Amino acid sequence: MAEANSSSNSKFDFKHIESKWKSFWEKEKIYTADLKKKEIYSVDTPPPTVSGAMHIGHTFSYSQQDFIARFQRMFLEGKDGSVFYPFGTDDNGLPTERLIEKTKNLKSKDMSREEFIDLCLKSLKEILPDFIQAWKDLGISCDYNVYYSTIDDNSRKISQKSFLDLYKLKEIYKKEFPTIWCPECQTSIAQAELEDKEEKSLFSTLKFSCGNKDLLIATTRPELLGACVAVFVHPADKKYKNVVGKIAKVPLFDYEVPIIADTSADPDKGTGALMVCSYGDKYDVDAINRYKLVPKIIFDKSGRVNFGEYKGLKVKEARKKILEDLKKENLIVEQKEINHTVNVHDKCGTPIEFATTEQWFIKILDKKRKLIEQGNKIKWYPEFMHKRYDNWVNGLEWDWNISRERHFGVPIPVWECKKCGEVILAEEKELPVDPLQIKKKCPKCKSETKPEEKVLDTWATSSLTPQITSSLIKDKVVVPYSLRPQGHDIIRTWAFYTIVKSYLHSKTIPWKDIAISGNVSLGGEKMSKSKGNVIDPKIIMNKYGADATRFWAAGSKLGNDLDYQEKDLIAGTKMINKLINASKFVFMNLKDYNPKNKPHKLEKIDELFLDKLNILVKECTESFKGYEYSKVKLDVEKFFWSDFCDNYLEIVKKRVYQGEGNAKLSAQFTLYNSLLTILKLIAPIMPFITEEIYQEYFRKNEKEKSIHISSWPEADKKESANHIKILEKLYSIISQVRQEKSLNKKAMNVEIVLTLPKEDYEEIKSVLEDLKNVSNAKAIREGKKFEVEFL
RNA sequence: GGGCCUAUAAGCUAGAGGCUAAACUGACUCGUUUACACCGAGUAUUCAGCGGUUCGAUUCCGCUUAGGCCCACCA
Repeated sequence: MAEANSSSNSKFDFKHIESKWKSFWEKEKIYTADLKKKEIYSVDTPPPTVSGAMHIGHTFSYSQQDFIARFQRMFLEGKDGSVFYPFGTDDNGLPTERLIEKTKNLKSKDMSREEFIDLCLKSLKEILPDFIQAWKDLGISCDYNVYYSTIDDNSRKISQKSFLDLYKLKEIYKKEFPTIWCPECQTSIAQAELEDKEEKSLFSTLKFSCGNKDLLIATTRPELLGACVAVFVHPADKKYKNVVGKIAKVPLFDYEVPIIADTSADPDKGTGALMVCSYGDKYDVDAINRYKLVPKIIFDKSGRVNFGEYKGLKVKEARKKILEDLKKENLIVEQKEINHTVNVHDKCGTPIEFATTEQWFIKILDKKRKLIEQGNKIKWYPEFMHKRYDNWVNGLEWDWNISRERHFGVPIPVWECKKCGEVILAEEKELPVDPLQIKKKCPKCKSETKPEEKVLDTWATSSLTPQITSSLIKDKVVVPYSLRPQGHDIIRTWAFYTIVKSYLHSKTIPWKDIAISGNVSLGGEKMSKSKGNVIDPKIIMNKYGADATRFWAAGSKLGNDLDYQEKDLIAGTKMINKLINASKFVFMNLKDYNPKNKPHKLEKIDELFLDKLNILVKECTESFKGYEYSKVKLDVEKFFWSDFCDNYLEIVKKRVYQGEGNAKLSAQFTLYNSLLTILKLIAPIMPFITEEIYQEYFRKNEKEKSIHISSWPEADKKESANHIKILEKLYSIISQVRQEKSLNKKAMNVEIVLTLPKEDYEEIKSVLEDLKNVSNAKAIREGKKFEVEFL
């Protein structure tokens, strides 16, 4: 390494160094947890979706969690502790389904669920090594041998067992419920699959009647007139004061519905009165639920009207026909064209409907208070993220719908008796099971059963990541884990559901701490593929290497977004270079040094310097424990550059070049130990270069085979405020001298005679020789004021 | 519409109820040869606006403005 970088200006060959240590770490199993240890720091690693490649948000957040894992690994070393840091991928959702469909050029629905899952697992095997390589390249210190996919046999088994257990605990129920439905694809879809679309629409004001008076209601969905079950007005709306509680007649269809006062009606929208239909939108679903109204379902699952003269018409055809009929009957008062956004299915662009289907739910509404309590038991980093969780829980309105009418996913492991309706659960030894593949008879009436066709919501499985990773190590680590690192966009899903599951299964919190990472933005905007403002981390890694990339990721506080700028990577490369050169210098001067030889007494300045380093160690340890890696980065960078390189190295140069005996030994001792300490402090952030330097120079004297399993520096307790004052004074005088030289356009190594005011002179008396050395002063005198005399 | 976050130098970010408000990148000036020009020293520029609390606020509180994120709505 030293050769590669000396005299010539050739760049530091990070690629060579990175690949060398990557394979070393893997071979030596540096990241494997020793589960026999007493204290295990366990990480509930977020499983990325295998959807192509790592993106910059991953680079950012995984680096940040890795700083913590690496710190804990070193911190627990020698304290009878170890770090459990598994790795998984999330492959049971739509993105994976699409990826496989695309790469294999087929449709999941053309094959059985089992076949598709098999294909998926097979394809994963092909794609995975390359995909995971990006995490290894970044130096993410997971134990990649403790691996899971959320669609593999074991995960499916655990997910299905969770379902069965909760069903037996009566926490799961089945109910007919209107869910978001795509009439085109004929499946229920998740909220996450919705897209907004601007559409032109006719906003028609229709004549309802109440008694013998007209009651005007504006709507964009006249085709739902036949599904109207109530009229809402705002309780404070004077216009409608005397119709509340009465009955309204629906135009054209001539049936009656109640008029209800509800604060959700906006007096300023349309006419202030609105019709509640089954089902126009989510609002209707909610309204009908709250008032326990009886829904009138007028569309079938293919989106066609199912009754009367409109039977068979699709939504848009029915709308047209009904508007014509309304016009004929003179029931339209006003009509205007408006632009509004409608929810469409992102796959086909069809406006969604709501269809009532049988769905499975986990009861959560009855546990809101408990779930808030669970959230309070967890430490949130940063603290304000806790509020997002509370807000979400407090705002919950529905139980958790865990069933999806998708083909691909973890099957719901039940059958239902065709005759008596009995629900037959899979047996534990059958798991993982696809009910479609097995025929069962009803144990009660011996009739035929039909398998449940739906699959579980992906969150129903990924909310079990702690249990899944536990199972991989024979449950030697169980909830609560030490840490869940994740992004803030999925607090309401992944974090929330994991808390739910841990509570339901074991009445515990899933982890003691949760650390939330921010996003990477570009020019203040969130990066996204659709905007096209995406930075590919591969390019950064190629150009600057893993350490510089990680150093960049350490630049903003946990939970804060960071605006990406390429030049911020430069700081990391400079840091690497400086570390290399400083180490080179140190070891050039340690050729005749044996670490076993301790100086019988430290020189004053060495003692002062080590005191300051001691404070740094103390601060960094606290910072890391509190997930403030960015403070560590800042503090170490500053100390290393300014204290160590610019000042201390300059101060001891003469002593190590020309000194002898104890004075020299003291300097060598200090250089060796302070450099090693600095390397250890920054090792969690820059694992490659610190390992390189450790192996190159320190390994022969130090017992641990890798810096990453060497023990974290201990700070001793001594208070040394006075020492720090002397040191700071010395720095300030050095700086003043440099300033004088600079102002007078002299070289830094020009020889001077220095005069110091009495107080200053007295204060730094103990390190006068050092000041002479570093400022190249022939003499230092005591006088009235600060003065530099050039010779 | 609701919630949350942010506003500090040209840029990206630290920070603290009073001390000289900080690091890095960039700019400018000067220097350099026994670790480093991917260097060293120096210079310039700064707390979004308005109110309040306080002896004192850039820091705490409120409002305004701007930006971001999440959620809801879109009859």
